Amino acid sequence: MEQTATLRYRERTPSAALHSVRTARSEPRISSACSDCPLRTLCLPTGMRMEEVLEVDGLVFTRRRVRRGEHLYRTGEVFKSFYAFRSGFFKTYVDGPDGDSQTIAFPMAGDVVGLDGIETDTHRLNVVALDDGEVCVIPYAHFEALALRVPSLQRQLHKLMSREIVREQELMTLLGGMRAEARVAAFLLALSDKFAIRGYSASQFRLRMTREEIGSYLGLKLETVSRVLSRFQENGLITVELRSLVIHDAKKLAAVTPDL
Amino acid sequence: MEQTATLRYRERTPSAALHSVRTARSEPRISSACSDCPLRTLCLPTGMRMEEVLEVDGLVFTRRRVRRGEHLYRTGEVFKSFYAFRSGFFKTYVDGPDGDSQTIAFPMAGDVVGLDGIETDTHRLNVVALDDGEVCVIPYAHFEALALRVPSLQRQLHKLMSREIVREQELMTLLGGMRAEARVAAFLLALSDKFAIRGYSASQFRLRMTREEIGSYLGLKLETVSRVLSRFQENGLITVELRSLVIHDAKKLAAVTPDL
DNA sequence: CGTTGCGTTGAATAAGGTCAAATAGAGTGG
DNA sequence: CCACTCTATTTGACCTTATTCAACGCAACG
Repeated sequence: MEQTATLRYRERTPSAALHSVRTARSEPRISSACSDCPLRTLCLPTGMRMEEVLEVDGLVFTRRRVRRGEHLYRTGEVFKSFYAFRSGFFKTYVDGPDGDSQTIAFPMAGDVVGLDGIETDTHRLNVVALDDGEVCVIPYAHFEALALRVPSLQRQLHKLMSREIVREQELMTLLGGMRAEARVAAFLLALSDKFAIRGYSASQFRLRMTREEIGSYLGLKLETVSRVLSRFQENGLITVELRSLVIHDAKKLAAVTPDL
Repeated sequence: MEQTATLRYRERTPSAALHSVRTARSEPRISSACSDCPLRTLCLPTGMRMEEVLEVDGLVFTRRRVRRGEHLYRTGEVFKSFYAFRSGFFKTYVDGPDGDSQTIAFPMAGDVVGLDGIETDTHRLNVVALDDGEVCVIPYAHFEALALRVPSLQRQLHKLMSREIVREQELMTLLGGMRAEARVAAFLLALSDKFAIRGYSASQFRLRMTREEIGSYLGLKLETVSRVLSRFQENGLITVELRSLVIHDAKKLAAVTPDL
């Protein structure tokens, strides 16, 4: 039944078929349209009017599954497409020289990655799945051409990149100005928000990443992250048990954060 | 004499005149074309073929002077235009809640700011001149419309935003993973590169910002910056005397930096 | 010629990092 | 299903680094 849908969409996007997706084994490749997507309001078409989305027949993309531990792409690979996540949980990172790596973001459903590759035609980051998921593969050349015909689509892409710039600016202020407790608190609250926006509980969720990955993201060592979490727990702000987290007092958590 | 040029360009850009620039007092407003600009290869039209640049009559913008200490725009102002610097030296920053402010970047000639305003139609940052300068005022709506007609221009804007995303990612890895000496070393080398690209000496230049601003940018306190600079000087890597800086051994400086 | 802002330097302190050990799960192969 | 291994996590003791507090010098400016 999924296949019938696939075929239907396929017919409408001959150009998408031109872009071969690099997959380990030949999986059944699926296509889907933004107008049908439950993430419509969150993802690429945010803020576009439904007519606009529908109007654009070209907004149909191939999908690709990414399993836990699998990479979507790696640093240095040629940039051909960017990606919108449909499901799953991911990590983007750069690897440092001494084998250490630095986490840049934890994207999830509705988020878009890869646009940093435009400048040099090369992917800057690595993207790995922390949890099985699926992405829409969006061929940049295709999208770019389409954007010339559909102003709202061009605008949309700009907003997307603008959003990414802002997001990184915010993270920079966090890394530059705040200290350990504030960083971790801000991190938990940001995660909580992301889940809430996607319809999940804001107060109770599973961390999909290790303490080390959190630390790498926040510019802290894993031990520090662990200690801060323990301290928050002692103070009744949260309950952590390995990966499962409950936020008891978001207000007090926010108070730990100077700004933001 | 500048005025004649102004008039000539004016004729070619009736649309530019529609965009009123918010200035304290009515200065003589000047216009100029990318095709004539010495920063052609560095700024917005990077990588565009000369024919493309010339072809686009619309690539003519009003200019605005910004004097030392004056703001180009402030957080919260409505986003109408973005800006390309022609000369001068600037600082972008956000102000924190307790009166403290965090530096985000030190843009100079050829750099572009303001694109982070697209997402929310509001400027996120403050931009202040550390040294007298001049900017091209680029009305976003105008540019966007033009980009629909000129594919290379659309591509150019994408590259610009992509570059900004990458720049911030790099700064994040610096803030997240490196320690004081490495941060300062990386900062000096990056500045050196920027000057070199613009045709100035890579080994000898004036810092236009205070120690505090450097610290704010690097996530350090001003005293730490001062100490690190002194230490570099003791070791013969540099000579600093207030704002004037000489790099004696860029290689050893680079060695202080783990990655990058 | 005092005032003000910037820069340097020192001493004390606090924050986070490093090293190390113990424990708990998750995954693997028998 | 169990034993074994590997990785993740927590916690403690100690150490390094950067911040804080404070004093002072210097230059620019009214």
